Amino acid sequence: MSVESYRQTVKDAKRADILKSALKNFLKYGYTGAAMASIAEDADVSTATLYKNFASKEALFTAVATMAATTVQEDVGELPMDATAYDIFTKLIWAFHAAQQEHRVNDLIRVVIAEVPSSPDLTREIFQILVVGRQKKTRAYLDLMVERGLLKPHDTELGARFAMGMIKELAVWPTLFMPDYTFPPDILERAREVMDVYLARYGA
Amino acid sequence: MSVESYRQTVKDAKRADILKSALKNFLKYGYTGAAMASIAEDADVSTATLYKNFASKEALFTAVATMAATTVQEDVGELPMDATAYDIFTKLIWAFHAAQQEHRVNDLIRVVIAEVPSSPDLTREIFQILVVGRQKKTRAYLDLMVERGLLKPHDTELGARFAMGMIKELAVWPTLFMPDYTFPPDILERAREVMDVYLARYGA
Amino acid sequence: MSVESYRQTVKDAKRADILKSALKNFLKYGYTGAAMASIAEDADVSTATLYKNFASKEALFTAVATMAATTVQEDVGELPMDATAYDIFTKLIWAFHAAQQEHRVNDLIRVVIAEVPSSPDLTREIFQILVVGRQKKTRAYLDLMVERGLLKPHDTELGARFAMGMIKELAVWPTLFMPDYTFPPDILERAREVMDVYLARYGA
Amino acid sequence: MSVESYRQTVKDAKRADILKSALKNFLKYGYTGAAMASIAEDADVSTATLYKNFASKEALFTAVATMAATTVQEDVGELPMDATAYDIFTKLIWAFHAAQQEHRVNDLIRVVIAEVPSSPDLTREIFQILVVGRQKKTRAYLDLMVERGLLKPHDTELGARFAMGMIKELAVWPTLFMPDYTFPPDILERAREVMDVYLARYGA
DNA sequence: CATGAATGAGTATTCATTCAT
DNA sequence: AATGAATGAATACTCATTCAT
Repeated sequence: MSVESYRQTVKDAKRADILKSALKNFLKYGYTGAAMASIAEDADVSTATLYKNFASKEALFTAVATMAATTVQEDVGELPMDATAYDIFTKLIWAFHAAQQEHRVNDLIRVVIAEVPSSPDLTREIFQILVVGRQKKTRAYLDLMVERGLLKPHDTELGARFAMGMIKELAVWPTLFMPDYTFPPDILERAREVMDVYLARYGA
Repeated sequence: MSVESYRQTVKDAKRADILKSALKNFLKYGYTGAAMASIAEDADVSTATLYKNFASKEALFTAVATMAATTVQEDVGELPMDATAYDIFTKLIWAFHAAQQEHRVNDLIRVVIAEVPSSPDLTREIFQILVVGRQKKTRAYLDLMVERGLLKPHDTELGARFAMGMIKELAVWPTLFMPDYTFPPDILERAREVMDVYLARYGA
Repeated sequence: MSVESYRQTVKDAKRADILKSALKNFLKYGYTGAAMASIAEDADVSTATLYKNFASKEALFTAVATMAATTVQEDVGELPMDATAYDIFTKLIWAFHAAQQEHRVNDLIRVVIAEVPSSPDLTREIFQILVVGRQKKTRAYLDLMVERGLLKPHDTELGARFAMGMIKELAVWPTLFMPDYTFPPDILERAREVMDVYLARYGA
Repeated sequence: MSVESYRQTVKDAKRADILKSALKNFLKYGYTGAAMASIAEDADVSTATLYKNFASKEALFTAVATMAATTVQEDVGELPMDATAYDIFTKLIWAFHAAQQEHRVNDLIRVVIAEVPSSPDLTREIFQILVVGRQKKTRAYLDLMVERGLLKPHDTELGARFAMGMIKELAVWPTLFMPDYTFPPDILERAREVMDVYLARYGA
């Protein structure tokens, strides 16, 4: 029993190493660019062992992508509700943005998008986790703000998408094309303008 | 003269065939996945002829993307300026969107994004053509509207990005993950809401 | 242990096969003309295996040249120092010359020279191994002879080049142009004359 | 008649242009490296015309090499005979060397040598023109010097080869491997040492 | 007669995957 | 159970040569 469980532990650890190494490689080089040999080497296993754990490159990628998408939780944390709409909005927006930066969600999105033609089901799933999930979270905050009278009643689902759309345009879209894109110095001002746009229409 | 013009005609036709075949292949298999040999075969030319026309795979891809982007731009055509802001906005938005759908620009964008890790320069260039170019055009319309008193003076560059950002959220982002994504029946209403948001802030 | 050593043995043998096949192909077709596929086939390995052993064609060629040069060096062996200058000189010259003939170094030199316009760095390296290395060895012998009083003190570096130059004129230069060149019957006499020339100037 | 002769003239001029362009390309890129298309372009003719004039790349190279070897005449000029052996020798050596430098004989030699395995007859011929011819010329001078009592009677054929061998070692051999090789500042001193070596043995 | 376009056969190199040990 | 070595099939790209106009 003990020997078995030890073996299991080792095996699990190896699997985790492989997944980690695979994520790193996929992010860095893209799906096609990442070489199985490199992934194996980075995980300190032989290619044979790699293939014992994951039947093919595609299987490995699926495992990596779902794991990563699930792991990447926006640690937006709790937001205080005793402030003005401005304050709340700012925090909301920047929390999302920070999470995105920190966890390299854009890089992952890029790789996943790339695989759309070959694995539509996978990407649909990732889309749910990564995009729709975040929308729901944003909407919940908007609803709360409506409840508190900070925003007037409106279609918060659509509103959440508009807000996210504008933010993505500033903070996600360019990085999707240029991984080393650095934000212009006036990014904060521009983000504030997003709120003004939003509040002009939906502010209480 | 006759010989020359004949040759030119044949050459142009061949070039068009190649571009068409290349677009098809890139969309189907992605940049890396598409083989120059397949592209050549589909266009009924030898690989050598392919290379006479386009110096490299990258050049070919750039040409394909440029062509697509240019076609999109052209299709938008001229917009009448004798209407209300609402009307103009609607046309602007839908013109871009329709062109985008028709020419499968989103699919192409996907392919471009996929290549970011391996060819940053290429994607940067395409980004300029496909994204920045469109932004400029939108901005020009907004400027015109400001001039005509339909919008109040504001930062139209940022405004153009906000408008595009919201539209992208509705019409581009989902198709990026799900190529067979079909618009919900209320998409038009939602697009109209985009205008309301915009006009609430920037309307005259 | 057994497994490892077995693998090592097999690997070494394969490497030797590849080098042999590569030498053969390079000599027969020249650097550019020799195809990696042919080299692999002649060595009974796949091209992939070939590339596992040698990172590139250039690396393979360098290895071949180094091997040939090294073998030549080794073959010269140790020379007795208890004889007259004449004797020593004769041995020195003929040892080099014989080794050169046996290992087809001249043919290899031809191949190297042919690649000068396209890969100057490669040829520069080979020049170091094949020409400069041999010069140094010759010079070391001359120094020893000076030490033993068989030659009077002089610039042995230049001396080595003079001696080699004269020998090359007789034994290398013609074979460079005519691979099937056979030495005239009086070649030995002529080589002896080289020594006389040398000793007339530098003899003790 | 006039029309015909005009045509002939044009044709001859074209042929000359091609040969010139071919020489340039062969020298710069080597035999394999020189592309027929480039040669044609440099000569301002179409590839088809190129092939009308020379049946194949090999035929073109043969024509180029023989022409070049013949053209490259060492314009040693006439040497005064009223000087010391030293003076004469210096002039002789440097005249050859200068011609070599000026006409890029080394570059040609390199290309020709490269083709030895594929066209032994051609290279044998070139060897006669380029190497043996020069030897004979040198020997003639040595004979003259013997006649004038500047050198003691000896085998001047062998002597010429020795002298040339030492000079080649200094001035030809390195440039054969390194086309951008520049002579060390003490090259003249070293060349003078060649004479000392020669005169130590053969001086009157 | 001259041309520009076209090509088939070839090049070095890479990589996901398998297998003998 | 784990490995290092092996590979077949594929890829972008080139070039001497030919042919329709």
